[in-house]
Amino acid sequence: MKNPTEHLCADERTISKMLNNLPSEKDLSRICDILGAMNSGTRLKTLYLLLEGEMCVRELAMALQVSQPTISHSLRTLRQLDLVRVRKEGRFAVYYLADEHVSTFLEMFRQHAGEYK
Amino acid sequence: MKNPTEHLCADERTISKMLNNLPSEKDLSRICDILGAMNSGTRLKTLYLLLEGEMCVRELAMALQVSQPTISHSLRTLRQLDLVRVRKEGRFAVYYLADEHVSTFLEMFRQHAGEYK
DNA sequence: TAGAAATATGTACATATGTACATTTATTTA
DNA sequence: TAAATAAATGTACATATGTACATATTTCTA
Repeated sequence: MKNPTEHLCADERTISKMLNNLPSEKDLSRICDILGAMNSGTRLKTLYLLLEGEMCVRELAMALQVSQPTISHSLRTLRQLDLVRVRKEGRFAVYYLADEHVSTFLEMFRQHAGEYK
Repeated sequence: MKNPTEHLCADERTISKMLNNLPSEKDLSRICDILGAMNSGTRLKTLYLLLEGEMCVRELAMALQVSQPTISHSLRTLRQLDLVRVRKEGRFAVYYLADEHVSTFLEMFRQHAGEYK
C-alpha cells in the first residue's frame, strides 16, 4: 500500500542541479585544509590563546606544556593556512590571529560547544 | 642596546590567567570532534548537499559517486556528533542538517573561502 | 512468506598525521 | 667574535583515519 509520505528519490537532473550549488573544488579544498589545521588539541588551544592576545613561541610552549619544536610545527601549519601571522620583534617571533574571520570561527565554535548539553 | 618595542615574555601568573580563559576540556574536545567530522571531502560535500535540502542515502551515494557503505559510514560519523539527523520514511532514511548552528558554520566557511584570494 | 530494495555494520588496509628527537639557522649581547 | 638565546627545520615513528570489501539487518512488495 502506497504511503503518502513516502520519500521520492530525486532524478539525476535535480541532483546535478544540487551539485552545481556546492562550493567550488578550490573552496572545498581550502575549507578542508582549515578544518584539518584546527583539528588538533595543541593547535586549537594555540588559537584560543592567541584569541586573548599575541604571544611569542616560548610563551606558547610554556603555556601548552609542549616542546618548542612541537609548537613551532603547529605554528607553521597555522601560518601556512593564514590562520595566524608572525611579527618579528628583536629575537622574538610574536604570533597573532590573522583576521576577524578566525576570531569569529573560534567564538562560534566555543558558543556552540557551550550550548551543547 | 635595548629596543623599546622589545617583546616582553609574560610571567607564569599572566599565562595561567590566560589558560583559565580557554574553553573547558570538554568543550575543546567537542570542538575538535566536530572539526574532525567535517574534515573530509566526502563528509563536507555531504553537509553542503544537505544544506540545500534533505536527501536519502541512495541519493547521496549517487551524487557523491561513492559506494553506499562509504556514504553510510560518513553519515554515521556526522550523526554521532549530531551534525545531521535521520528520519525514517518507509524504507528510506532521510538525512537532514541537525540545526541552524551547522548551517551557519557551513555558510561562514563558504563565505570565508570565497573571500580568500 | 519469499525475494528484493534500502541501509547499516564488521573488518581490514593503505595512507595521513601529530608529536618527539636532534640539528640548524638567526639574532643578540658580553 | 664567541657564547647564548629564540625559533625553525629535518627525520622518524606510532597512531589515527578514510575508504573499500563483504555481510547483516530492516522494510516493503509481489
